[in-house]
Amino acid sequence: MLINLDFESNEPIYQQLVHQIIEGIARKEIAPGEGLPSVRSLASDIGINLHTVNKAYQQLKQDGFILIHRQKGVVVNPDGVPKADANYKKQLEKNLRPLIAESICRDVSEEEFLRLCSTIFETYQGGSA
Amino acid sequence: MLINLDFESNEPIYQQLVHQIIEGIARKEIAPGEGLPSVRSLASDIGINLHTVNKAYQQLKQDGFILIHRQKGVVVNPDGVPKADANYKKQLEKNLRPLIAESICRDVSEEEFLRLCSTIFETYQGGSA
DNA sequence: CTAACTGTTATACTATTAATATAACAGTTA
DNA sequence: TAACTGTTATATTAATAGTATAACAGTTAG
Repeated sequence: MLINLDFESNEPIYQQLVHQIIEGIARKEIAPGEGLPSVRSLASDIGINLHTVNKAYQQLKQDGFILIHRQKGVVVNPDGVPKADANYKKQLEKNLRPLIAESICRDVSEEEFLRLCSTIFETYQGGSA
Repeated sequence: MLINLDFESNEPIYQQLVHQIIEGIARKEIAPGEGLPSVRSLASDIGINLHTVNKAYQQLKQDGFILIHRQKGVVVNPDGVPKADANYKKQLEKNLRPLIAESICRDVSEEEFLRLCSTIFETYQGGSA
């Protein structure tokens, strides 16, 4: 699994890291129980600070994506990621709403919007690329 | 059209303002050509600084939602909001991708995700509330 | 003409966040 | 013992968010 950071983006680096790791899990490039690089090695690999990686890992841990054993290392949650609860769905709607509102203003039909979502879904369900 | 700000949110106030005005346009509570409050009156109405409102207006202007005539005031774009172009759709996909990736990890099916989107769409197509 | 209103610009300050740089601690493990 | 884990602490820099004043230039109503 390769990490691709955009240092010009206004999206914080640690958040890009979080997203890419989640995408790696969604794409099943990294399976439950599998290990992730240590904060130091990953940081030096992609040329950023140890704390930036740690911040990403802490958030992923907080959200149940990974487990961090004190001296064993970082591991994708062997029990799988916690399933969506009411709170997550509420947050998801909160995130989707402004995207949909602007799309409506810009004359994107519901059909086109849903088609785009489906296209993105296929990106994950389909392959191991 | 009433504005509802959450000062506890980590979403910046000016961005909440942008979103709410876009939602107002999507919901057709404010129509093309209609006027918006001056930066000063809106700021004092909701108890924030003039510059915070101005920042929101500038972004809405930048994105083609509103026009700002030097001494006439602020108006919802009479020609309507510019339709989605390739760039917008690219950005939209970029915004949707992490939401979909996490949903997949959390075992939200494509059907359920699309259903949620449809539900949100209905919120706008339906009524004037 | 004056007064009150528009958006705009400039300056200054505070608080928070992102990211980096070191350094050290405590517990494995080879 | 040496090299590795995550963790914690401290400090610094840069950028962003928000507020507080103040002023400028043009418009409009009295």
